[in-house]
Amino acid sequence: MGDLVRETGVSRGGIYSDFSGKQELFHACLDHYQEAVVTPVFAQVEAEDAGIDSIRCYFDNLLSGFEAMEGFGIGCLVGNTLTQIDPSEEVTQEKLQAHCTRLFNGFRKVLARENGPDGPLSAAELDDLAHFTMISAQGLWSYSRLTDDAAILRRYAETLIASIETRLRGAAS
Amino acid sequence: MGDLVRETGVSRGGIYSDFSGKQELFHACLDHYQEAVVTPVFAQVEAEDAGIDSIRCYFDNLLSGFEAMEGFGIGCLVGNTLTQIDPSEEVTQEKLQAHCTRLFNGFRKVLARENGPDGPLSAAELDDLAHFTMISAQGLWSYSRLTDDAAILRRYAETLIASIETRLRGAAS
DNA sequence: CTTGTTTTGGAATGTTCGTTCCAATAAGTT
DNA sequence: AACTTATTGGAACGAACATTCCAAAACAAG
Repeated sequence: MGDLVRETGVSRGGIYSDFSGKQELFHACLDHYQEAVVTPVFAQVEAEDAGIDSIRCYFDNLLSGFEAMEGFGIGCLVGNTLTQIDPSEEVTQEKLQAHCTRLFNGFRKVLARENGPDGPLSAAELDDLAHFTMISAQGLWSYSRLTDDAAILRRYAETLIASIETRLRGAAS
Repeated sequence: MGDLVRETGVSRGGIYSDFSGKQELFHACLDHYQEAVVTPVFAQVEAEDAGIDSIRCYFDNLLSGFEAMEGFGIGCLVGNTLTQIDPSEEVTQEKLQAHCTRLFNGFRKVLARENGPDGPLSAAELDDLAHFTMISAQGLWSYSRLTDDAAILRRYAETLIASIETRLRGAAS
């Protein structure tokens, strides 16, 4: 709380008059992160006419972020919270789930569009592939905290996208 | 610390006579986790003659664990630590890196063996694929904390292994 | 049994930190 | 200016908790 007062310039009383306590404040942070950070970077994937390039572009943006920083990263607020929160803290848990569902839906729509009406992938396979993309992004964020070699992360993303494209082209499931 | 005393039955003084403090104790926990948890479950992948089935089997064991528990999981000590530790805590950071390197090497050897001397994949591609497997496992652990639907996790692992096999069979990179 | 050595249970200490409180100050209103 | 209403800076309080300490109990050796 002292850090917050110092960094934001808002007084302790000010914070406590707007939020009932740290917990509520944190929930508000997650909401704010969603619109201030996730929405801009994910908007292209969520665009009505987005194709597979929007996914490539999404990962490319993440990677530019990794490459821009020196040393180790601090990860993503959602991803970090995911492995820090007590699973019984339901409000937070639901916000994290909403985030993951949002990513899933975004990827899912793009993949379905790219697959087309008579593509090689069934609805269930599209679900799997969208989950695969979403969960892989989570792995990427985690590992970005441990390596300062952004090239590894970039190749990870390339491998991921290549395997998505292979599936869309109709390789064996 | 109170929890430790209660759960282990060791007295406070006992703990502090064996370890200088919480930090050293935690480092010892990571080491212990490595040999008590990671080694048994990863041994098959590290076996001299392990093939791709050992990787399948490795993920299958993880998934059996996910399926066996009800509700949300608590994740993996290494994976959780990865997103909880201050990156400037070097001792821990090095232990986490050693863990990831271990997984990478294990997967890498299996993939190289499976690829054979004249397989479709270059050394660099084998590196990529081993990193891909290792980082994907991390994503799996993370997401296992958020869903109680183990089927999603299982399909994730199946998708991962399918894409590894596709690559080994020589699909486009 | 006696003496010396470990180990224990838990009180005591010191620190960190979330939260509350309030006098002082600033801002707004008539 | 006079008065009311926020806002601030920071002291104060209380809870949580890591660490230390120690008298009592358990144990070991002779």
